[in-house]
Amino acid sequence: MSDLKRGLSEAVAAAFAAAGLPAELGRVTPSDRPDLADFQCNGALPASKAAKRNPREIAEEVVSHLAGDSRLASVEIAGPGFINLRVSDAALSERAGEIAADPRLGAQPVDEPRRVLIDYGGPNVAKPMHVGHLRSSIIGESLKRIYRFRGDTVVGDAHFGDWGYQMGLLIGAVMDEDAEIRAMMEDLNAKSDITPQDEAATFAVLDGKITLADLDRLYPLAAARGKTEPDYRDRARKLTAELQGRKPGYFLLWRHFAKVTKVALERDFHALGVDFDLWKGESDVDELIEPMVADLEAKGLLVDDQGARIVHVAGPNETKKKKLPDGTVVVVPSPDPLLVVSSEGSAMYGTTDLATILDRKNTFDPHHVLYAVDQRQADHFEIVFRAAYLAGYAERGSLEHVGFGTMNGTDGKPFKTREGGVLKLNDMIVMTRDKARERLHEADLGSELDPDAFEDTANKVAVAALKFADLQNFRGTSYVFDLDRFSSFEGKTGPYLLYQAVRVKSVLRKAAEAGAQAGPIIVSEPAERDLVLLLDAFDQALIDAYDKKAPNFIAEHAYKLAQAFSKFYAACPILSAEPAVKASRLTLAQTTLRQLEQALDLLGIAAPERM
RNA sequence: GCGCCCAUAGCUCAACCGGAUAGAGCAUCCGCCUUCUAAGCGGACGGUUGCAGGUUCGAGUCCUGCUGGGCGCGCCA
Repeated sequence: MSDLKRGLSEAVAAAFAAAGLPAELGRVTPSDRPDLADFQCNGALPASKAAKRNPREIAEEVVSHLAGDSRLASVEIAGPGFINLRVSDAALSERAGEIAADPRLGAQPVDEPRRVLIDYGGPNVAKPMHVGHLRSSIIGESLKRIYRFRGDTVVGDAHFGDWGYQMGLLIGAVMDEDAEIRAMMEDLNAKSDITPQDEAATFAVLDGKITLADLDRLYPLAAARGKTEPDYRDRARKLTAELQGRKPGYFLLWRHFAKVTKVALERDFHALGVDFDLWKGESDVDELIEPMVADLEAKGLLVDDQGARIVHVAGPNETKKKKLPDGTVVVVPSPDPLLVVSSEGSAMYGTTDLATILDRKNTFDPHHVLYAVDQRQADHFEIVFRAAYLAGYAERGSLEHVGFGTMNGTDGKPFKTREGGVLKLNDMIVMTRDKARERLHEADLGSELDPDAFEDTANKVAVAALKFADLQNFRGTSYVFDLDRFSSFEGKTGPYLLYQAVRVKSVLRKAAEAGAQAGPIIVSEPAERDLVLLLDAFDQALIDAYDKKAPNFIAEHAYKLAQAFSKFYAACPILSAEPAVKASRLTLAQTTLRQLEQALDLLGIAAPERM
């Protein structure tokens, strides 16, 4: 069972072949001119170039081989040689019936399922998530759902940033501020063995003293001092090294940092409907780094450079010009090498990324790894991926950076609060939820709901507003995030989609109350035709989203489907129609709702029952 | 300095290996609630796709140059 586009493509491809032309020219696409056709094939134009024949002549010959296809109500040649196909109502009715009966709503699974790992979210210890984490989270979550729906085995990994220099900074800052903790650390660090009692006692003290808010307050100050004060920086580096050497006190303190952070992170992720299969942190690959460095060395990839150890990733002819501080210009390899071991002997950002690739190969052995990370890190990933391929830690081409643009404020610059600070993700969620409640009240929706149900609806409206505003844009482009605009809840928005879904549910409830039975879909009205054509287009939207790692194709499909339903709803009464028509329209409404909710689910959006 | 990305309607964004008349939403204007939720539906208005060349039967899409904007460029992550 395939969609009309695919089915017709096969027929037209056969017609091209029968005319002695390449079958791949028979590709059929939805028509650009709905007034003229449902589908079109442009293959006669490129064919005319190769065959040096008049395109209309070719089109006529191809069309002659299509005669007798019962799916086609009309086949016409237009313009320079477009083949316009109009599908019969009977064929649309049949296809609608297939979709209605299909648990997958007309979408085909991939031919060969693969193991895919998606790295997204990227939260850090001690730092509450801010708006910058929003895109990674919701794009990654959507991709995970899209890939899984198409049949791949998918693992989503939050890739917790928990193991770098910032940990040393924090350990130092916390001890500076609290003498009791400092004393406790000194005491614990001196011990050779930490008992469960030590652990419990330590955490009991830390739980009462250090919250995420404390860490969030201390970290920026410590980071700033680390930049300007060499002594402060050196101590933080030493503390980092001691933590990584598992010094008992610091290790417990670090576990506390991770714990309080994770609680807050999970609250934010949960509010957004984002969840992970894995919460692997950078710390989890720490023990892999030493053997990995040895392996890189053994493979002859590691070279000394200015006291550090690097891997060259550029090919022989890949160079760029570089201006040195003294003004001279030299030719250097491009891309830059990967810095594996710093001159002070510690692992760097790229080192843990490389070790993570190795870890994933050893555990999950993915065919494909997607990194849903800001586009600005493109160069970094290019370098890490090349190093991984060189070292044999991943199949060439299996690692892919799915980059996205920044979310900007209305001034076109990266989103900031009115005070100029970075907006915390949780604050944004709360703001959006407040706005959703306000709008529901204004529109007098949900007034009959009990408080819990109302709150649930408000939350769903908020999540839909936030996610759809993001996912309707192609991920690569930066977009302007304007709370007032997306919270106006009119037009092409998440709440519009929920509203349409709720309207269908409402009709279906009324139909059930009246005892109306659903029956076979019989397409006749234009609005019904358009709706079925859209239901049929679901698979293509899914394929596009999958191939391009771009959820906006699903968002676009969901919007068009909701719009087509709304037109159908306005033009075709359901409950008051005569029995056979009512039965048909009920099935059509049910099927639309199922596909709409499926599409929304792929975006990570859930619709309430009522609003 | 080198490199990457972007430029489409007043605003925010789309656009299927290069194809017909470049599409939505917002804003503005005009219609439609005694009938299934009007957060809706119908219609109007709105474009030299930054500029200049090139390739092509055909370019928003590919190539070159330019202008304007964003970002990145080993010892943070």
